[in-house]
Amino acid sequence: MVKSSMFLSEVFHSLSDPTRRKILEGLSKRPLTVSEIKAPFRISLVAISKHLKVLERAKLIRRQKMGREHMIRLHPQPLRDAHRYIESFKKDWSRQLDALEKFLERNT
Amino acid sequence: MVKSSMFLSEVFHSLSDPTRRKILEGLSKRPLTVSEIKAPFRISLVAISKHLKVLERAKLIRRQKMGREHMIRLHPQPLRDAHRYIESFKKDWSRQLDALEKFLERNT
DNA sequence: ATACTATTTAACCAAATGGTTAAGAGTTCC
DNA sequence: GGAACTCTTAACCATTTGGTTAAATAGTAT
Repeated sequence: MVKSSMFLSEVFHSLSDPTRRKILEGLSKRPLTVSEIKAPFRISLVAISKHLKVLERAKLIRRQKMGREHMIRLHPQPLRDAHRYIESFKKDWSRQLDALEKFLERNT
Repeated sequence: MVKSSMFLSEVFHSLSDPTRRKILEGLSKRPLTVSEIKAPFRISLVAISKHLKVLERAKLIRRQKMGREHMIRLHPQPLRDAHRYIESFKKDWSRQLDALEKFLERNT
């Protein structure tokens, strides 16, 4: 597994959990402290802390310690990369969908 | 977890594995049989079969049994959905990157 | 110093993941 | 019918995951 490949794996793995997606959605509005991030969830703060570590490993967030609080902000670059990766399939979309339709027509 | 949310989870989970990504990349060129999909990999056919099941659950591929062979084809719709989901962060990209830059300027 | 607040680390647990080998289940060929 | 071929299912294994509670670390306030 090449390095860039591992990086994409971490980004997509981050996005594969609904809690982490909601965290990112919250952060897309504005930076938040860990406790603010936790607020809407019913899982423990420790669980949130672990999710943040996953997001941090994927470089989807940045952390800035402000006194005893950690300010967490979205770092959107990896999202762009994931977006571009999926986009690389785009040229196949219409073609493949057409082929699938024709195929289904023929075989039903 | 809402239904649509679970669906996105399955798509992103599918994409989080480099073997599965390579499988999809292969299928983006043309439909392939299971053995053709296996060819470039050194893992067992069983392992490939399991990956295909994951991709099928996420509706990223379609399977058509042709005699003893299974013809696998890319079904790009979920990729579009994932693409759109990530795109929903797009409006934040430039804004957030700017904010991050300014923030880093101020605090270094 | 003490107590309170914010967050992480440690230790644990059940379930899921990605792989293996061995054993089916259909399909084709002789 | 039986051998060969394509693919899946079953059973197993080590590691990772997403959660928990209890303890530790770090900063603030009194």
